[in-house]
Amino acid sequence: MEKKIPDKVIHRLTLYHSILLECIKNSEETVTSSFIANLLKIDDSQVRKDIANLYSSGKCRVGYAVEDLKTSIEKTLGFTKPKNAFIVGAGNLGMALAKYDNFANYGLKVLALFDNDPLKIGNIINQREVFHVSKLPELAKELNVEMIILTVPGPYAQEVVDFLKNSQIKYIWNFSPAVLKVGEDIEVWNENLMGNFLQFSYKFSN
Amino acid sequence: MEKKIPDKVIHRLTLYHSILLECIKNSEETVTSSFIANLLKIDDSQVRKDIANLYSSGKCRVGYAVEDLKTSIEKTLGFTKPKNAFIVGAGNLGMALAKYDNFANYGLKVLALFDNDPLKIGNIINQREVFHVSKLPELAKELNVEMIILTVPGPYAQEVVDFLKNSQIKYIWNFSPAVLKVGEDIEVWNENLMGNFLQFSYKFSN
DNA sequence: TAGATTGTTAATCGATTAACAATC
DNA sequence: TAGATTGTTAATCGATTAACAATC
Repeated sequence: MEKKIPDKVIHRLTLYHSILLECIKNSEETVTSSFIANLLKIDDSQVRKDIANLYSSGKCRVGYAVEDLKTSIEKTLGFTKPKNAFIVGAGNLGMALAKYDNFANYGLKVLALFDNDPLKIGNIINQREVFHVSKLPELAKELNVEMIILTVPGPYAQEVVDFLKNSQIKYIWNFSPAVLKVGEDIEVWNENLMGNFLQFSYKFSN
Repeated sequence: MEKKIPDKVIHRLTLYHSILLECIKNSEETVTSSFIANLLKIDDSQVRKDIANLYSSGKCRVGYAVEDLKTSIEKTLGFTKPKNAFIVGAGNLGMALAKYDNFANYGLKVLALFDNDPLKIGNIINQREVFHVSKLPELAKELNVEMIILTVPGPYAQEVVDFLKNSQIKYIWNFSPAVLKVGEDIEVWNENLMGNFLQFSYKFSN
């Protein structure tokens, strides 16, 4: 990847991607910047500018070729490089995510789950085994895993992170509500469902 | 609510709130802007500016009173006005969310689930019954519900939205990957898990 | 007092929107 | 050709950061 594209642009590219999938379902071959802009309630020149970051280009009077644009976004977003991950926390959310087969379509492979509840160890969820957390560092090495999807309850999240400090885990997709303290070598992406709900409900209150 | 606080500020306020919960757990009575800023890797003057939107104020040399600040954020974010919601889609994710009791702490009450699978109708999940989707408009009226949490698979999402067009549902918290087409009278908040994953994995790729 | 921290203004930076020539 | 759409530059807008006086 040559130049870093800003966060916000990447976010919009993921939305354009969803729209393109829809276009393909409807057998549309081309799409215009203003079509996309209208759906997302943004400016059409922004759509064109975002697309200028890719290696695709449009045609005057017809717009962009749907398939081309989709492929181009996928290349930029990294669909092409599959990533392995573990789910830590085999509770409701962890199990739901383990059953979410759609991950694979986006290059994310969940290889196993981890928990500290003896009753859950050994269970198989959607063909993935649940191991005790203590085994994680070892298995991460063996299976070449650098990312965990963290779905333990808030109060345990930091504990897990501390335990993994010297493992080879580098990326944490954090579904717990906790703000994690991590060292320089670990990157966190916060999903923060409750926070998002509050933002949503504030936005549309009076 | 007098003045609208920008989206981004609200987002950060939700993060400050999580941090304050942590402070309370550790029996800390005050917190400084730079403490919060360091945790979130942002500028300390931004923290102070965000807080200036609230009715709280800090003390020179000591910082902010944790309890006060927490209450003030909660007032602004609307914890105080509970909201009713239905979950539409009693699949893995829908059931996981139905079991997530933490919602209640943030003013969100899930009253029931809906699905179109006859095998699921009548099931009880964490004390909430699963009804057939066709009953939704009627029950929404009866129970005074204006929000749905949409957890059906992508291809069905638009269908559900179209069906609810003339119901009293006004807010959709969309967990499906679909970009929804809605009228002026319905507000959508997209959770878009796969999109977020892609953004995350782009951000930290080389 | 000296030092630490807030609250706020001004400066900088980046993102969005508007405008329009080029093109098919 | 006339009309529609892209690609791109310039103008606007908003958000972040820096700086610092006021305060305890």
